[in-house]
Amino acid sequence: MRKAIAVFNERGYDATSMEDLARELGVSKSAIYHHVPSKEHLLEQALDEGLGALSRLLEEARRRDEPAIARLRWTVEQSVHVLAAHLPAVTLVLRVRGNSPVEVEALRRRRAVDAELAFLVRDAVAEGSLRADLDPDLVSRLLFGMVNSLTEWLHPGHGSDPDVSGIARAISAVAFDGLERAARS
Amino acid sequence: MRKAIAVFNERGYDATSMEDLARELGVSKSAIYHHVPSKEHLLEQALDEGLGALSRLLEEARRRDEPAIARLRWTVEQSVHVLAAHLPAVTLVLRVRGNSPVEVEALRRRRAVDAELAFLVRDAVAEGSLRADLDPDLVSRLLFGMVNSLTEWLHPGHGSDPDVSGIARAISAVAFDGLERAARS
DNA sequence: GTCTATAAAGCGATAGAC
DNA sequence: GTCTATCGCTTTATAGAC
Repeated sequence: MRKAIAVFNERGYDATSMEDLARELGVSKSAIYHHVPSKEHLLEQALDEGLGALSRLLEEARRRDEPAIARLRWTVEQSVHVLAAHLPAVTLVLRVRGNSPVEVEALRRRRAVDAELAFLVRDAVAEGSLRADLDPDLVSRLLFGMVNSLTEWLHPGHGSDPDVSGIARAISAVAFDGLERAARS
Repeated sequence: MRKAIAVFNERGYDATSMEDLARELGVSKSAIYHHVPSKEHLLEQALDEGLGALSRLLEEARRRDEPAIARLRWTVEQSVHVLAAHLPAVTLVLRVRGNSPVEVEALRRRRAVDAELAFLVRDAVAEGSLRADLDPDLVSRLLFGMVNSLTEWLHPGHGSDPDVSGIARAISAVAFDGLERAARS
């Protein structure tokens, strides 16, 4: 299962054949089908892990009793930790684009996650904590576009383990305080 | 050609068969092969358009005679315009992950682009225009991860044309000035 | 639980008529 | 310049021996 997600991410789900996967695992194709009913089932399980992790994060964010700006900051930073902890699965989630039933359902769940993130931003603007001269939906897309980009370049095991907390702090710093050299809190 | 890139982006290059493309164009499979030597050739041309546009942008950025911070700001905002102008092609560039010769070469060229963007950030930090407490390479990945994210949600023709200049300004505002409500220039 | 062998369908690409 | 028909190969998945 772990190997499957890894190979799907390396070469793409459609470009990976069960024979490729079997070779990678050092067994024959048929051996895989004894444990797994289909290739699509592997994809479904992987997507479920990634989407489940994201959903649980947002559920916890919703339950936090604090100002919207604090909830947003917390969610942004925790998103980085969730992405890092479930990197292969979430990477697959962000790359799904097909139109099989499994993929369509995954896209639906992902859109729901994105909608909740947009609400967090909207609330923070309404509260007066964020600059109001920018469209909240656009800000949400940019903010979590930045977070999601780490599936493109975060490669654990590549030498020493990456400093996930450092990345979370950097994203928070860039997004909320900006890059310009100036007096900040 | 235009239709091919669009369909590749919708369903993925590997998941799109020449028969799919033929159906979309309202002709038979063979008719396509009269104009195009192979499926991979379509991909190559599309990737070339996207990568060419990005390379030209960076070449122009390199020639600009101004402080590094201004060059970086200019490049970030112009990137948005280049992405919007060549959206299908650049989207395909950002999604390439296979290991055919065409795709490997595209990945090489993309890495070169990313390296140049990182240099722009590094120069701005060295110049003292950007906060120095963050790793320049990380900042570069976040900054252009935010820019590139617009291939995920910018869909022209979806009602009215999107306000590309507004998006460019918003990205610049978020990245350089930050989201916090405070006194800004 | 893993193997070899194979079925059934789909793939990229070609042949040759019109 | 487009068509029908088909080649050669790969795909997902199964059958049946061990």
